[in-house]
Parts: sequence; C-alpha cells; structure tokens
Amino acid sequence: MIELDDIDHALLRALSRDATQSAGALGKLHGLSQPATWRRIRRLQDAGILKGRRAILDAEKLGFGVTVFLGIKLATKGRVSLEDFERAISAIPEVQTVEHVLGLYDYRVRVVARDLADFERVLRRRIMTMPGIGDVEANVLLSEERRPGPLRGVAS
Amino acid sequence: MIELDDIDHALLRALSRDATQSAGALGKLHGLSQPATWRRIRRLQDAGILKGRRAILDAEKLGFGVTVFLGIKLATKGRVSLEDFERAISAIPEVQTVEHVLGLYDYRVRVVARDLADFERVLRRRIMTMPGIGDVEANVLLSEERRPGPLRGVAS
DNA sequence: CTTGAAAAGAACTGCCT
DNA sequence: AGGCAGTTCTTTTCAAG
Repeated sequence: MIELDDIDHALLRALSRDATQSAGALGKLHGLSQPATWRRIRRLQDAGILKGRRAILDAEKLGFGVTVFLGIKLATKGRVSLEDFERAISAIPEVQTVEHVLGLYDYRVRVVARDLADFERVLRRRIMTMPGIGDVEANVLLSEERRPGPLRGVAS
Repeated sequence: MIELDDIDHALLRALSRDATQSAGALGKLHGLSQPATWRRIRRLQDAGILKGRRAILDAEKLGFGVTVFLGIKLATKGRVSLEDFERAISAIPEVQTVEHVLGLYDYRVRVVARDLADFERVLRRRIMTMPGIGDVEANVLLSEERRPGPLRGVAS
C-alpha cells in the first residue's frame, strides 16, 4: 500500500468528480507542473487506487424515469442457489447493480424502468418468478446525492 | 429527446464501461471513422445523455475495507426535517451516497469505514445521534456487480 | 456518411535539478 | 520527489467527396 499525501488526495477527489480534467489543469490548481501531476496520476493508476474512468449516463434522458431499490431475501441459500440467483438476476437487462450483502436481506438490487407500470412488469415477470426467491422489499428513488467519500485517515 | 440508433447505444455502453477509450478506437469497433464517432459522442454529451466522466476509486486500497448500506426511517418528517437530515448526513465524511426513497425507509445511505470497529464508531457517534432519526437497518456489503443497465426499448 | 488534413491540446518520455 | 523541453497521440475542427 503506497503512501499518499494531501495532493494525491486532492487529485483523487477532483478526478472522482470529473475525470475529464487534464493533468495540466489539475496541476495548476495545486501548484504542480503538468508532468509532475501526470506522474502522480499514473502512480495512482498503477497502484490500483484509480481503477478506471466511467461515463455517467442520465437514465431519465434515456427514457428510464423510475429507479427502484430491492431488498431481496432468499428462501433457500446454499452455495448453489446464491450463484444461481446471481446469474439469473444479472440476466435481467433492467438490473443495474447486484450487491450481495449481510444482514436483514441477502441481496440489494438496483433496477431501472420506464415508469411504474414498466417496473411492475419487471417485478412480476422477472423478479418474483426467480427460483428460491423469498421476501422482497422495494424503495422507489426520489433523489440522490453522491459524494467523493473519505480519503484521508478520518480522525479518531 | 433525440433519436438514438444501435451504434449510439453501443457507444454509451462502451463508454460507461471504460471512458478512456478514444473516439478513433471506439469507431473502429463499430465500423465508423474517428470524426463520425466523435460527432456522435459530442451529440450524446450535448443532449445531456452523457452527463460526465468520473474516476472510479478502490475504497479497499484506500484503507476502507467495509461498506455498509443503511436504511433509515425518520421519526419526524416535515419538509424542514428532511432538509436538516440531508444536510447533516451529507456532512459525515464516510457517507458516499444519500438516496431519498419512498417505501419502508425514508433514506438509503452508503457508508464506508476502515473496518467494522470504525463503522461502529460512525454509526454510534455520527448516525444515531442525528436529530429526528428513527429506525436504522444495516447491510454489510460482501460483493458487488455493476452492469451498464438497459439502453434500448426493452421488448414488452 | 466517408477520407484526409491541419491545428490545438493533452499525454508521455528523458534529462536535469 | 519536481521542472523543462520535446515527441507522440488524441481531440477538435475543417474541407471535399
């Protein structure tokens, strides 16, 4: 695990907000030259801390106005049924994320749909028909805010 | 809302997986020239479908080995308390996403911590002490899979 | 839509402090 | 480590078919 200073943290924070910024522009903000900034970014990539860059799509503009979070409890959980479930749920196109979790539920799933009627179709025809499915709880997304998350040591 | 063809969808899918690909390289994969591909990407950006590009960080490599999803039910929900809650929860550095939802819970929150002991500290000192907080449910992330999500019309 | 080309900028390299 | 200078690549824009 490599050592990161404040500038590294600032670069990570800036890039996690907007990855289109050039090394030169980022460097100017922190008093570094373009090559120095670029070498730091390269180092963060090589260390695996910067995993990649993804384009962020607007689901609403693509016609998917409804986002629903499902909490799913399996009726039967052997090792086989976990993998079966993951394979089956991942095959549903409307599913954006599948999170295997520990707690009240076994899986947390993010689903998008054109509207509530479309979501009901997905829920009834694709989700509820899955083998081994138990309790399902749903929450409809109203609004969402993302933050960079912590980077520094967070004082104890 | 602009019209998108299969190539547009393929470009969105490719960029949402890896936004570092050049227009030239992407075009080659889909039988388009570099300027044609670039114009399509530009069009998708101007339409707001491509909202931006974000760097993906590895929380574990940054020393945050624990991710927990909280389902939070407020005890008192007036318009004021919703905004108060959002302001307060957003001020916690360990909080990555705050989702206002409709259903069994009022908010869904993604929290990262160094380990479970660190998470307990955040939960007890930062979350449970928030004004107006009601029931809190927690799920610890074991593994996560992300998919591009649907783009096309999804046959009915 | 294509190809070709040109200008700007960003990414990358090697050398030096 | 960081800066400077130079090279290579991509981006961005153009003209012409």
